[in-house]
Amino acid sequence: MAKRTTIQDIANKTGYSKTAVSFAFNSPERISKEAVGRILQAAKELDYIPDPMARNFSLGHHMALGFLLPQRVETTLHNPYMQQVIRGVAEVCQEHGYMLTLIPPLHSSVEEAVKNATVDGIITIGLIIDKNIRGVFRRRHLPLVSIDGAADDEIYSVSIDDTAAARMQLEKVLEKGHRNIAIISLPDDAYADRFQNADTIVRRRKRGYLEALKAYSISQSSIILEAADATIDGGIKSAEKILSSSHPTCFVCMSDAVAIGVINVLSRQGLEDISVIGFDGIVDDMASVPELTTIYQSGKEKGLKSAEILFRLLDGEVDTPMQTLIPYSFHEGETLKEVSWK
Amino acid sequence: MAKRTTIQDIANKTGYSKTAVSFAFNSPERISKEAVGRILQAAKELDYIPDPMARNFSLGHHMALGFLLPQRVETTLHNPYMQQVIRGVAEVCQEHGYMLTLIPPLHSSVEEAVKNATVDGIITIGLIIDKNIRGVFRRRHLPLVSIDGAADDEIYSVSIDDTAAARMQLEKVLEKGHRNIAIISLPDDAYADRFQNADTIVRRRKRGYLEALKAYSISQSSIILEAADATIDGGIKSAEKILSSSHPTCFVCMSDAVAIGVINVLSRQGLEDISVIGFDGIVDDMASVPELTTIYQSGKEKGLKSAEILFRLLDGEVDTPMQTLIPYSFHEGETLKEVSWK
DNA sequence: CTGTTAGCGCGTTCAA
DNA sequence: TTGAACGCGCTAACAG
Repeated sequence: MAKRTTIQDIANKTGYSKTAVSFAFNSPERISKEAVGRILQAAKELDYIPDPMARNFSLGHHMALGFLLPQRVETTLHNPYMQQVIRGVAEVCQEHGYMLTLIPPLHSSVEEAVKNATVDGIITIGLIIDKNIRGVFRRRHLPLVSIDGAADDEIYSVSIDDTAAARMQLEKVLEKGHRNIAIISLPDDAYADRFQNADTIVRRRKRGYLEALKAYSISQSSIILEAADATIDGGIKSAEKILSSSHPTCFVCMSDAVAIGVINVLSRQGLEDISVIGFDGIVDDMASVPELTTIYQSGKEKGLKSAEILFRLLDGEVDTPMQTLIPYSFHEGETLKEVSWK
Repeated sequence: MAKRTTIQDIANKTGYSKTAVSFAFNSPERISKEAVGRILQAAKELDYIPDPMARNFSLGHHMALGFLLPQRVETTLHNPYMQQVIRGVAEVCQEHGYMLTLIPPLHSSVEEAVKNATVDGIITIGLIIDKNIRGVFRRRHLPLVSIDGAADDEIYSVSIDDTAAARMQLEKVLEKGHRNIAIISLPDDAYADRFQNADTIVRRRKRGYLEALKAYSISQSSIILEAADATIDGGIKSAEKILSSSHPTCFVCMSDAVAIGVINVLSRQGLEDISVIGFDGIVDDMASVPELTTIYQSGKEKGLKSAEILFRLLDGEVDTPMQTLIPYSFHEGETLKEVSWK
């Protein structure tokens, strides 16, 4: 493995200085046409390409945004909704000539991952940002935008009004007459119990559910509550567990991936008359699942907005609002039916 | 924006040398417990975290693999099959404590993107690697693994036997009696015509189709041939175009994303009796589309294998075979029917 | 065993 | 057009 050619080699070969070589590549107008020609020629002959890491190091930037995965790859990247978000972020990066670096937990630690991430700023999703992690961002002067995170005045966030959206979701179900309901929630962050006061997305949505129940004067105790990873598999396991001990007329899911898993189980068990409503609206990806009734929110939009905010922060713009709300809507499909009184 | 705390600040504050500070973080056993304690304490007080870029620069690595997008984000990341591949790569990166950097074309140039990518190695997919790009990889000493690329003795590649798989695909169709067939191919790389001799995936598959036709003594001229981006939208547009001027009994698609688009159009136009067969097997993601008949290949497996090869190359292992073949199989669904003679 | 000095990696840029 | 300093952390070589 021969040593890489460096700027010094080109300087030596041409007789010009390192500075001149640097100019030839970055500001050709600063030196004579002849010098530029000679230098570029020598660079070609010696197979020289300025090393991007040395360059970035010198310039003090990375030309990359980071997308911090709150959980392991197997879990996080298995959610089609997440993929929409990533697409949105990636498009904005592309526009800015940036790369997008996916950052998995390092040695199972999100905090370690942030410490070592070679990026100019980070976007994360559904992560509870505790004191420790927050400290790392501060110490590294690393700007952060949090999607679907816990409400927090000190962190830039992008989300929908989850409480209102969840209330709408459950009310649509109640309107159809369902009273025997199973709710499949998202897994509260592993550390959530250490942060009783963190206003997570799960808690916000649960508040919405409670509001809906209250509006219909229904007791909370009549609801079955489970949690599952936001994957098809998570939905399958959860549905099987619930069905083994009870018989709801409707499954209310906090993610479409879970809803699809539930539908699979219902279809296998011949229980197609049971209703299902999802959350996310991954119809964009799965044009063949138009029939899933769900609460739609645009993952891509969240990604776009987050990346735009991050680039604004990197540009030093300070007049950026801390909270950004995205619209959501009810998407009528075929999986939420009038309750059937047998 | 206050200046970042550096290793020198900690050295000054504690009275130890920079070396000692470095040791405290990287080889605590190298110095006394007391020194480590003092230094780490001072680091905490001064909010010091070693800068990862400076560290990587010094160590000569990036701790990141690159995934080079052959086209714009909007196109590439819209393909669920691509997402499977990325998941596979990401999992291996995670195992190695690496990040995964998505690299979009820079100023519309894939070559520019490679020049500036701050990664230790690159995986790409479906890219024709011309002389210029190849030169950049060589000059940068950047290892490369190509998925679904043009066959090439000098490049590490991972793929299936596309010719045989395509032949199988079309033969399944012919077996069912179809003779009026529309094939929707992938877009040959924009530069493909400049590389008449490049053995691209499209060309390999077309050879397979020809073999199938020959085996059934069918004239090539009776086939309708279109090309479309590997997205749902690409399938929709292509199907609409084809149906406006002809009436095939079966659509043979080179990607499931396209097949789903076709199915959408057929369903909208009340033409559900027309058959469709896809390619890829994105069933993993779309558990609700089990009915699509397709040629299955594991995108995730390609991602895993590619990343493993890349890490092996980074470890300096030279006994790695240039070509890696992955299995494929026929997946029977419900969208390929016996031809109906009205 | 503990700790330090000095120089490296590679491009960028200020002051001349 | 250039010499020299700089960014920041790592580490070979060396001294006590």
